[in-house]
Amino acid sequence: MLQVSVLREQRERIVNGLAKRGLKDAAELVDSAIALDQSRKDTQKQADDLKAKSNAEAKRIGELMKAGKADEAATLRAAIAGEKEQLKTLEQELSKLEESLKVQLYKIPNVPAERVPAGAGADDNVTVHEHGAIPQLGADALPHWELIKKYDIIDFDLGIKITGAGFPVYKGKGAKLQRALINFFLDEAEKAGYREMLPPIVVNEASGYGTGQLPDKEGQMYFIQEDGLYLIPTAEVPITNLYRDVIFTEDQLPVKNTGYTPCFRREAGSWGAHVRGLNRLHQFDKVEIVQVCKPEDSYRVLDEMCTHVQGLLEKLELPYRKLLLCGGDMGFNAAVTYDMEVFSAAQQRWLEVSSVSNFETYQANRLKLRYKNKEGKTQLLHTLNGSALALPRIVAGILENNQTPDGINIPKVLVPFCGFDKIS
RNA sequence: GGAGAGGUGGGUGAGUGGCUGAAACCAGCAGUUUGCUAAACUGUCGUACAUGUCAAAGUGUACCGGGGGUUCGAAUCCCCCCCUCUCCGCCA
Repeated sequence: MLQVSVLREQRERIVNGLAKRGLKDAAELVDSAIALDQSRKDTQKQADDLKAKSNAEAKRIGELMKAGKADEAATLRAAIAGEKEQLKTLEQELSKLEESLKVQLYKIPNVPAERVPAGAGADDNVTVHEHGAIPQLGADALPHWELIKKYDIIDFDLGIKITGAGFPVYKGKGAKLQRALINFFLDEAEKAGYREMLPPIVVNEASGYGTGQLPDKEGQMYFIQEDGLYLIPTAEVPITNLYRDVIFTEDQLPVKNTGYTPCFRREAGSWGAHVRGLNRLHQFDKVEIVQVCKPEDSYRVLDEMCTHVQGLLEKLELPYRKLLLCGGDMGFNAAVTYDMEVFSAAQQRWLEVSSVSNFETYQANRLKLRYKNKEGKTQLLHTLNGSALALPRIVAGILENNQTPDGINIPKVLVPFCGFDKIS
């Protein structure tokens, strides 16, 4: 969430920025938070003053008692009898205001960065880079959901049997391809200086709030009622929350982590013809990269992360394009997002395989993730993350784009990881 | 799951109702000393909100796992929850 102090000091910039998301009531949202904060401050001042007064009186009573002036103490005690009630009222009012302010702040999405174009949805995203030639397939080319049956490498029906729709079973070379991709991605990330982490894939409520999945998106996460835990929708959640309530020193930065986890998404109500096969799943595998850095470095880091992701796609010889998302298509928490999309030749569609975002201080504020700068001041850090990469659509791209009459060619870089160069 | 013990500042650890935002020690930081290192000595050393300021200093409030309660006053007493450790049970 945004800091109220920033709302107060940069109201114009924020309201104008939020307009790029197509938020119609941006000004009202911001002003109402500012107003609540002002009431909060006023009430806190009253409460603090009253507490200061009663602290002094309590101290005085103690001194009188010690001096043996019990009757004077009793007189004073009687004189301040009403204060407690008054204080209680003030404190209740204060916590109500704090709660309302928090709820209000939760409603305000991150402010799009300077470079983000205004826009309502996917049509307004800007293609900033394209790489690789679109493969020309014959008329008999199959979409991946046919190919996986033909070669018996991924089985949706078995998944339905043991779990449900959207939970495929990877078989034989299909399973091995998953493992190869995970290892390839992790090795590449490590070469780029990321430290590998293997976090839990269920998290508590506090972590959900830390990275901004909660409140609001609880419907997207699987929830384990009995223990109050959520299955992670992305490794971003556990890996970023590692640094909740942490104050770094400057020499510990930047933090560069990577991690492989399965990801779980309920995707309630988002099914249809365009999400057949591997295009959308309830459980999928992903390698994530996460960085925590100083504010002045975050845009250089964002470029670095994009370059890393693009390098992976180039090594896999997949044609892709890089999109700068417009305000209306960005996630709630992001200040900038670049999406990488692979062209899936049999579907004749671009598939999103990575999303690289700079959250600036939006997550750090909730996480209380800060560092002590050279002047000894504690200030919020910037967090960034990106998929590097999400597997299913990569698999879809590889299968579709590399199909030949006598099998599917495995990209050269993966062969050492797979142990085979063709699925036939 | 059952029984017991315990959760205090970066760490160790004192503190059972007022003089404790918190002793002492260690680590850290700054300085003195020093050919360098080490040692010694001196000082400093939590976070948040508010107030104040060009900035700061200063001042007020809150925080001793979390939440509630008792009291004029709570780290200290009471209740609930969470977590850690030990033993037993179960188990990859």
